[in-house]
Amino acid sequence: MNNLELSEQEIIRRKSLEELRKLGIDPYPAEEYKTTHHSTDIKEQFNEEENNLQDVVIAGRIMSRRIMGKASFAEIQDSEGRIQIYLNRDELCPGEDKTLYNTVFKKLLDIGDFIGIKGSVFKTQMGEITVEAKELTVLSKSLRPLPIVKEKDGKVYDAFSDPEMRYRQRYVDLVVNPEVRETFKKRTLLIQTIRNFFNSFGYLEVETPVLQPIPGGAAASPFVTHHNALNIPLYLRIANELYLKRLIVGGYEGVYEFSRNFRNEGMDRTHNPEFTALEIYVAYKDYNWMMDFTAKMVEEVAMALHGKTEVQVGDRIIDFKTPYPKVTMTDAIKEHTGFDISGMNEDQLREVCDKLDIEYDDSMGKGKLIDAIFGEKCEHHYIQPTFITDYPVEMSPLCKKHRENPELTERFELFVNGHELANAYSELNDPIDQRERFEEQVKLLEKGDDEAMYIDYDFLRALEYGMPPTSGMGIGIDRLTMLMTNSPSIQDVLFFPQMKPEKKPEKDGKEKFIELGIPEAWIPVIQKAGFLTVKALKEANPNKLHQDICGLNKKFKMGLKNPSKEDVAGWIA
RNA sequence: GACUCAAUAGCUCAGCUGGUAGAGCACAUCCCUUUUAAGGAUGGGGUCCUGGGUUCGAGCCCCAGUUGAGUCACCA
Repeated sequence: MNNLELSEQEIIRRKSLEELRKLGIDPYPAEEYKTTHHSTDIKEQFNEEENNLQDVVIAGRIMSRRIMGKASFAEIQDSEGRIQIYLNRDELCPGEDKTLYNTVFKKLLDIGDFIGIKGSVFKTQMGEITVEAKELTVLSKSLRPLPIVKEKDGKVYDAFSDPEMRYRQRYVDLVVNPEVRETFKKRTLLIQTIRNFFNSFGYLEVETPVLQPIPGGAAASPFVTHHNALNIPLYLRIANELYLKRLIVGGYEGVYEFSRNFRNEGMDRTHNPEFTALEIYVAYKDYNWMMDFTAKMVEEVAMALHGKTEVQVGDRIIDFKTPYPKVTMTDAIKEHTGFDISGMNEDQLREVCDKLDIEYDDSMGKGKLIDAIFGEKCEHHYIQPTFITDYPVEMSPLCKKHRENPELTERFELFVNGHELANAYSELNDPIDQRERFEEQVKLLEKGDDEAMYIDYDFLRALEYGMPPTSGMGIGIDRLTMLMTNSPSIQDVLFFPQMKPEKKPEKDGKEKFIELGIPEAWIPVIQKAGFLTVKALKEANPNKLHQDICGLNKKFKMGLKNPSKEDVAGWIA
């Protein structure tokens, strides 16, 4: 057995595994293990006077052990939480044979192993509700030691906190950090709340293509792939907007989708290459209706997760109680910069940018310039939920023109904590206007704006058949979850955030070493000494190599016959 | 992409001007009675991220790289 790559603790656990098998105990049994209670049920239901719960079965992972001669305490963690168990040698092993306690529990089980306990509930002198074990079943042996996190009066000791390890080995993070499990439960509850809210209106949850021939509906850089049978490029969707609108054309009154979108752009605390957006489209509505609907939805989510509308986010309290104030983009800019941009042309806007010390470049049209002013000077002021409305037409190629001012669109964004959270329109359903707007986008493309949209002719064809007046809204589920769970980073609300691949050191197979005349038994020793490839080995100092591997042989009690210096020199000559 | 910071035992972290690598938890052996971030005794465990350089001597200083975190830029 090659144990050189394992830590001491891993070797000990593998030995324990073998010992269990020798005792006739299967460390990975196949049978169903029927439990009667979760840890939390027992803690809630046990009543000392009634002396109830005298026959319970629980299962979970051993998270701590305190062994004192013929009595021990341990904590078992199941999906709901932890509960203490008490093991008394003579209760667990009433007969002559004390192996189950003395050997199996005390020596062969470890923190991290899954066990099942059948027993009765009581309260210790310390007042802790505890299950006294009458039977113990090994359910699964753990071969790697878990990080040990201890907690006393809410204070956490030796937290498992390294972000890289937490994200790469999320399973470990989930085992030892209960608040992480809680965050993801909240994420699911959030999605369920929104789904129930929409369903209560009779809107239909749908699925639309992830692989799209034209990546439309947003301004972003897509991932490209290739379909072999069709021999065409396909794009992973950056949005699902244009497909959902086709469904409104088809006659549904309301459709929504939780859409996993993919954008081939930078990654940081608020951006992951794949993320979840929610989009909903409702016929015969406008953006005023959608504002109230959105606010109601967000309020409902806050209530479902927290039981109240106030939510702690960082060092602020954000109150999601409706209604939310509505501010037009022009008024917002006027308020925070003193400039009234209404009716300004591109040159005048550039002047404003100069005066406000905002950078811009020549590819930026009116829309982007206004966006830059807003982003720089206004956005961060909107901490409490606020709707910003009536965006310039250049910024919103899929949005209906404002009913009172053709320079503007009927669009709003919901800002919370200084960031955009949701985006919504009275959807553009005039096919001729839509065609012109797409053509404007193409001009922007030619001007060098690499985010401008491509023309989706099938979508235009759909609009030409007629789409009822419709309002649509999109919201970032990850970012909403970040707000609602007070998580500062998107990685904290994604189970498996995208990471750079772990790189493994290059390592030659054993054939290559055998070719040099090295006995097979010595190969792991050589690799343990740091020579993973034949190439590296060839550059080694033969004297040092000889000393190193003989030393390892002794240290790990390998019992191999040491080669001579000449042998070693011969291998690498 | 730029800058700043970090990487030491399974985990959390110390480590003095540059002089033989440390603690707590975990692990092993032993003692022990309903204990609680259990206690006591003893012990094992390290490629100090990698590669160069300076030096009699590098965990520490210098250079380059890897990975991560943060700030900014870009991006919703």
